[in-house]
Parts: sequence; structure tokens; C-alpha cells
Amino acid sequence: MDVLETRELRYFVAVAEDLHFGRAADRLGMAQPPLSRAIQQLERRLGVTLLERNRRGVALTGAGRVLLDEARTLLDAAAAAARRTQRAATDGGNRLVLATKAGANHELLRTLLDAYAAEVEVLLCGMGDQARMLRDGRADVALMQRPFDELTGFDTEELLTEQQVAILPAEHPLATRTALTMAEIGAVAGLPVARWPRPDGTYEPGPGPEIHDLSQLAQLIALGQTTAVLCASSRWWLWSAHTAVPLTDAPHVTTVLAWPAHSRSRAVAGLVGAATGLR
Amino acid sequence: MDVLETRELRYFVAVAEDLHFGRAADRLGMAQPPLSRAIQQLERRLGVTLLERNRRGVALTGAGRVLLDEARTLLDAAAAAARRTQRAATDGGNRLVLATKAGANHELLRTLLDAYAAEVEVLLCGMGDQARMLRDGRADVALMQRPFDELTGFDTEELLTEQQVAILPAEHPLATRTALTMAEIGAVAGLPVARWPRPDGTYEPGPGPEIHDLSQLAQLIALGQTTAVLCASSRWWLWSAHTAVPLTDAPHVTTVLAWPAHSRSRAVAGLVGAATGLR
DNA sequence: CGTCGGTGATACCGGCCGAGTATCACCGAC
DNA sequence: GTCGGTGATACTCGGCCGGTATCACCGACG
Repeated sequence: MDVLETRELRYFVAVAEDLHFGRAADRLGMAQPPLSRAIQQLERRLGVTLLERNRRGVALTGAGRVLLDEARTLLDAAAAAARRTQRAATDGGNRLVLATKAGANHELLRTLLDAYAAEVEVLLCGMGDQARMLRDGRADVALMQRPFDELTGFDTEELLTEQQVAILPAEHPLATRTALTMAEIGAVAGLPVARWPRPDGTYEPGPGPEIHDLSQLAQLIALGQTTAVLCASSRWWLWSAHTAVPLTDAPHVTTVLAWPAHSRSRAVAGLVGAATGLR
Repeated sequence: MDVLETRELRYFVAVAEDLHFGRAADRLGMAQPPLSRAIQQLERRLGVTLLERNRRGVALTGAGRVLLDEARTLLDAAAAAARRTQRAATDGGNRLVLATKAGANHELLRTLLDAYAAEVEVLLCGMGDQARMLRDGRADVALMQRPFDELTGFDTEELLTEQQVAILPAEHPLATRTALTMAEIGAVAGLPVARWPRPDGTYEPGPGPEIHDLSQLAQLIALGQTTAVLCASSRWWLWSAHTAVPLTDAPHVTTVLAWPAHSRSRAVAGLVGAATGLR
């Protein structure tokens, strides 16, 4: 029942992805006949038809679609397992890798590292990359933010909940206000809200500039070209040309410590313990 | 980098579990030399020492401990993937299997099934078994209860939060009370609180009887031999010889719909949508 | 309606790798 | 020092994985 060899899964994913045995074999660096046979063998062992070979090409069956999903996550998980094992060997098993958005949660990160005595390597990454780093096995824990980051599949520990603020050019008329609403920020003429990339790297359409990282955003705000809504702890990196104005009706942001759900490593447990202690 | 064959993982888990090549080979139904070589090859490919072969037996290195954890979850996930694929083939991909504790959440389950038009097979299982059913691939979704059930690794949708009640024999003096506290329930002479099995099947020590299922519990309560603390919706299966008394200081119980975090099947999505709609 | 291009399946073969047997090297216990 | 037990090594064999050649099928096209 357990008989799913990773080699067969790789083959199946390749075929299922471009629905063409010849091209898939090419991509795998092998000939087409052995690939056909491997898939047939997989189907026989599972007792399931995965691909519908009819006239003009190949189509996935329902079961094939299910296995494609499962196989992708399995292969990812296998690669992550290998990477974590190798990291455990070189680090001695005690060093942790913590992934966090560059520029975010500076103060929290500082206190967290102070509270946890053992060595932690901080891995700064782009906006939605922490989830990938965790799934990859390149990081052990990550600082992530609800509701911005996708937390499915991770265990989490809440660390800090804070208000959101609008970051405005200091000389902007609205910068003198003590509070704003989302509607007001969205409606300012000549100051469109910056757009962050989605997980797939694309941007949703809109008037605001497309942002890649915080330093870029900071400069554009200082130049009076855009504005952004961020959590209150962003004040750590504000320029003198910036002003932060609290938003009364924006959802609160909760920063959480996240780690792979099945991870039971002592080092992770230690950091989580330290984090809950200081909360 | 991806090169973790499931066969090698099976071998490694076997050796790591009993720390003895001969016995592990026996358990795997093979001879010892090929097993030794397979492990060596795995170590070479990873570039990592997994086992410390010193005088008198074998010990896991730090990296070995990590890989043991990872390999177990990978093999479980692989078996689950195979099972889900086979189920998708026989069910046509539309039938869902929902796991729930026998006897719990009857009313909620009823409304949920009414709200979701398509076919759902209800799989009644023992106390902590829903998590295993989901991880196994034997079930697609489950009704689980916070804080009783372990929800790590699952996506969840909250459905219902309710009070807990004490179930008492109807003729017991306390049964006339309109409310009780946890302290009062725990201190009743001659009516020890029933004990549920832990995930590993053992029971924590205590005076109360060891319970396997709700029917057994119901009878013991009716006989005046024990009492239990359950969520309020348990009233659906109470006998006339039972009385439910609200507990003022017990934590509330939240019933959630849970499914594997990576599951993106249309059927699961449909049920979740129906569930959120009726909330 | 026959040919042609392109698909995946089949036949067949060779080489490699995985598995078995026999044996060794090592070490601790008595 | 011998013996029992450990894992590693040497060598052989068989099966399976992969390659080449070819087939069976079908849709397109003139």
C-alpha cells in the first residue's frame, strides 16, 4: 500500500504537467518507452488509472489530479527533509535558522534573540518568502504576520498584535492628522497606495507603484510619490521625511512565530519556549 | 539534492528504530549486508553521517534524529497520498469522507450535511482518531474539538463554540443544581471523573473508570458510578437517567472543520464553503 | 481514400544496481 | 585467549531500469 517510490512520483509529475510522454521524457533526460512503462507500473500497483490516453494526447483522470497534488507536496517535502538533515549535520543540530521579512518586526526580533540564549542565524527574505523557506527546509522558524501571510500547514505561536499605520510623506497635508481611516487613505488624489507582489510574483492592477522591498518603498514615500499601510512597529525604519498616522479601522496585525507542523526539534521547541515566556 | 528514495527511507527508519542492522534487516525481510550498503549509500548521497557505528551497536547522530523524524512523516504522507488517490478513483472524486467522534456534534453534523448537497460518507471513529484518519488519507475532512484535539498540520474552520456541562446520574444530589464548578465536580466523594485514553492508548492514573466510548460512559453514569465533563451538545444522546449541569468555569469548546493543510480538492472546498455559509 | 506525421505501446536487449552468501575485522565478556 | 556478536566487505547473480527499434492507432490533408 505504501509503494510510492519517489522516482515514480517524479516521472508522474513530469508527465502530468505537460501531458505528453515524449516531452516529459525529454525533460527528465530519458527515452519515452521506459517512462511509459514506469507510469503503467505505477498505475498497476495503485490499481488506478491516472491518465486517459485517448486520441491526440493524454488527459488526467480525477485520481490523477489528486495524485499530482499529492506528489508535488511529497516531492517538496522530501527535498525539505534532505535539506534539514544536511543542515542538522553541519550546524551540530543546535543552530536555528529564522526567516523574517527584511525590515519588519525589528524590535520584537531583537528581544526574541536576546531571550533565546543559543545561536540563531537570521535569514532576511522578501515579502512572502518565509513560507517557502520553511517548506523548503532552508529555515526552521519564521516570523510571519496575520492576516498577510498564508499560515496553512504551520504551527504558530502569537507574539504581538498591533495597529496598522499609514506611512505618508512628512510634508503631505494628511500627515498632520492624528488618525485616518482606510477610506481616506485610499481616496487621496495624487498619492496612490503602493502595491506589493502576490506570491506568484505578479501584481494586482492599480494606480500605485509596484514595490519590491522596503527600502524602495521608503524612498518613494519620501519622494511624495506613494503611501503605504504597515504595522505600527514599522516606525523602527522610518526616515525623517516620513510620518506615521494610526488607522482607526484597519484590521490589527498579529506577528506570529511559525514552524513546520511536524517539527519536533529541541532547538525549535527552545525558541518557542523563550518566545512564549517573553510574551 | 532531491534524492531521497522512499525505499531508502524505509530502510533507514527500520535501522534507526531498533538500532541494530541485523534485526532491522530481519524485520524488513532481507539480509543484513544489502541493508548496510543501502544506508551507506544514503549517507554518501546526503554527505551526512546518520549513524554512529561504534563498539557494541549503533547510535543516531543529530542529523540522524532529524532524518528519522522527517522520514516517518514522509512515509506516512506517502501512504496517505496513495490511499487518497485510490479513494479518488473509486469514488469518482466527488464523494467526501468525513471523520467525527461517534456521538459528538450530532446536531451540527446534521445541519452541515443538509447544507452540503453532494454525497458525504460519515466515518465514525474513536476519541482521538480523526487526526490519524486525516493524516492516513482515509478521511478528507473531520469534525474536531479545540482544545481537546491536536490540530497541528491541519487547516481549520470554526463552526461552533459551546459551554461544557457535567453529566451526572439523575438521582445524584448535585443533579438538582443549576450550575457547578470544575472544583466541585472533581471533589465529589464516590463519583470519580471518567478517564479517556490518551493518543497512545494509555490512561493517566486516577480513581475514575477507564472509558473507551460514549455508550460505555453513558451506562456507567446511569449506574451512578462515574461522571464526565462534555460539551453542551452532548444532550443529544443523554439517557433519562442522566442530568446535564452547566459548568461555569470550564473552558469553552470550539468544534472546527479540519482538513489536511495542503488539500486543495474541489470537494473539500465545497464542504468548507457550505460550512462557513451556515455559520 | 491513401499517405503521412505524430502519438503512446510493445519487443527486445544490455548494463547496472540491488540482494544474497560467505567471510572478515573488530571488540567486549568470560 | 577464545568465543559470541557486531557491522563491513567481496563476490556473484538476477531482475529491473533504461535504450533502440518498431508497431498500432488516429487525425489531417490532399
